[in-house]
Amino acid sequence: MARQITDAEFEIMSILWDDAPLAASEIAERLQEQTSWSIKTIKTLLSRLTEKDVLSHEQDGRRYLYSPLISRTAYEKKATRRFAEHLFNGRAAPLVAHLADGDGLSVEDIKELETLVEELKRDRS
Amino acid sequence: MARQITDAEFEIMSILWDDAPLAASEIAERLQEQTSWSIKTIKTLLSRLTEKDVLSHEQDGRRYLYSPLISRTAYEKKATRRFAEHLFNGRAAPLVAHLADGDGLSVEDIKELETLVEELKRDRS
DNA sequence: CCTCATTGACTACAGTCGTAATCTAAATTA
DNA sequence: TAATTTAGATTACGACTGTAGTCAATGAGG
Repeated sequence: MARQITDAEFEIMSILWDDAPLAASEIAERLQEQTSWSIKTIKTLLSRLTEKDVLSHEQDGRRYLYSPLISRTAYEKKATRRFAEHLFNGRAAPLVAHLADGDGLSVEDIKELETLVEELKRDRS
Repeated sequence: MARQITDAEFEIMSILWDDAPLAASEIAERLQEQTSWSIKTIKTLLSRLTEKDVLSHEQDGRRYLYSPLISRTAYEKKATRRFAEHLFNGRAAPLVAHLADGDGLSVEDIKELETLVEELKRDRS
């Protein structure tokens, strides 16, 4: 039933979405700036992600090179829909309202939204 | 650090957001339609929610009546912002785009969004 | 008054998650 | 070639979750 990607695992996916395939040690290098995880931890997370069928690996000498099996966009879409379904029955407006409430959105954000809504109207009705 | 409300715990909160204060047995009745949890399970969840400081209880005879310490709206807002921050740096448009992609939103949803965006424009700039 | 049902408190237990440590084989280095 | 480093595989372990079970006290019913 496609288990969830957890917060720690998501950090790994983020790296690989930016650049893949990568070996564990390369991922560790790139994570050095954000976290202080041991290479062991990273390898555990890579194993778990592989078990969850969201990463594949190919042999490269005596190490593995990992690649995402799901795109960042596809993941975002799934996570977003699940979230909206859970809290708001899938509707977008209340979600946006919460983000907007009290300075949550910049003028640019709002402009961007406006453009998007225009497009949606044109495409749909 | 305000730990998270889990999925199971959220079901309990939903009941109490609709009607509070309620005793464990009353919550159990209302959950009967959605879940098949034992009353024991519900009591465990109530204890955990109390520990997490999102529920309070008052004595009523030899039982407790539980009430939310956080409103549904406040919770939604917090959860939504956390989610948007995590995936989209807090921006709303990509989130809406994912919801809209491929028939995700009805014509009414889009209309509702349009109205909201109008309001945001008026209020802000 | 005695029994039974119900309450909250406490305990349980397997699965997941964050965060590694250990083990073993292979490659690199001195 | 012997010692050391490094890779993946396996194991660890406490906290959190889902889902209860047990226990002791108390109130309700006969």
